[in-house]
Amino acid sequence: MNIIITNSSGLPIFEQIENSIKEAIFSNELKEGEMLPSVRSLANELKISFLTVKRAYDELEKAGFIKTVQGKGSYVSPKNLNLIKEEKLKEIQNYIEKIYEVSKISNISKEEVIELFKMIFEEEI
Amino acid sequence: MNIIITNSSGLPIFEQIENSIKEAIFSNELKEGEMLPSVRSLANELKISFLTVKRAYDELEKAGFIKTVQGKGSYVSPKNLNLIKEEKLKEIQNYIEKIYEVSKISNISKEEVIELFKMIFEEEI
DNA sequence: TATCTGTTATATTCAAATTATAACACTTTA
DNA sequence: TAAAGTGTTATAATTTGAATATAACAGATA
Repeated sequence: MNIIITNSSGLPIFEQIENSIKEAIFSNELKEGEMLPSVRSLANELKISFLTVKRAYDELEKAGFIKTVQGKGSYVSPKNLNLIKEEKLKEIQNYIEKIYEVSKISNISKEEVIELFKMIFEEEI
Repeated sequence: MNIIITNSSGLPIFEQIENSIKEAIFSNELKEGEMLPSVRSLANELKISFLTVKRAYDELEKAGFIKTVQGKGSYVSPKNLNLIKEEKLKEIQNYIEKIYEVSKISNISKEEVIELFKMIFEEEI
């Protein structure tokens, strides 16, 4: 799995780990039932404290993405990814609606918004 | 003026004040040349330190929204439409960045986001 | 039993935000 | 001109969240 943590991201480390693992689950790089790296091994790999990894795992469990069993490890939960994706699409739709409102009120053209959109989405390389 | 500060917002107090005042300026509730509450009076009203209010005012001045004169007070600067537009563009940019994060994590393609974007923006044009 | 797993408790470090306090400087006005 | 408003500055302390270090504990499994 490809977990990269940066200090320049603005996000705390435990959230970066959370996001990386969510991505891996959505992309099916981590499959249902698959075991995640142990808190200690991932902590060693990333050269951080295992408590930070544990915190990320705890949040992921609370959100229903993984299930942790003492003595065994953490496993990807069976999940209806389509359902989650629908939720995320709605979330995105809400953001776009807000953008629409702001742009309308401030006399910002659709083209200008598209320009920003391209800038941010094509940073990806 | 209606300044509400919450601890649940995640934003530091000085930023919440900044945002409230920007809103008031955008909505013309605070008009050009109008005097803002003094740092001490607003601090008393919100039951916070005047230094926190000062920090908010300092940032607003740095951004060009108000002008502070020692011994007199802080005043709303003459409206600069470009400044306001820049501010709104920043707001939109923040939304797009959030969309980018959500879509990346949830494996939602750029095309799907564009689709939503078109739907919402072409509804009323 | 050894060695993996996760869990818990305690204390510490660190940075950013916020506060408390006191003194100082400028403006207005009674 | 003195008083009472403004803002300014400096210093130290506190608070909070994130992250760490360490040690001890508990369950799973070969």
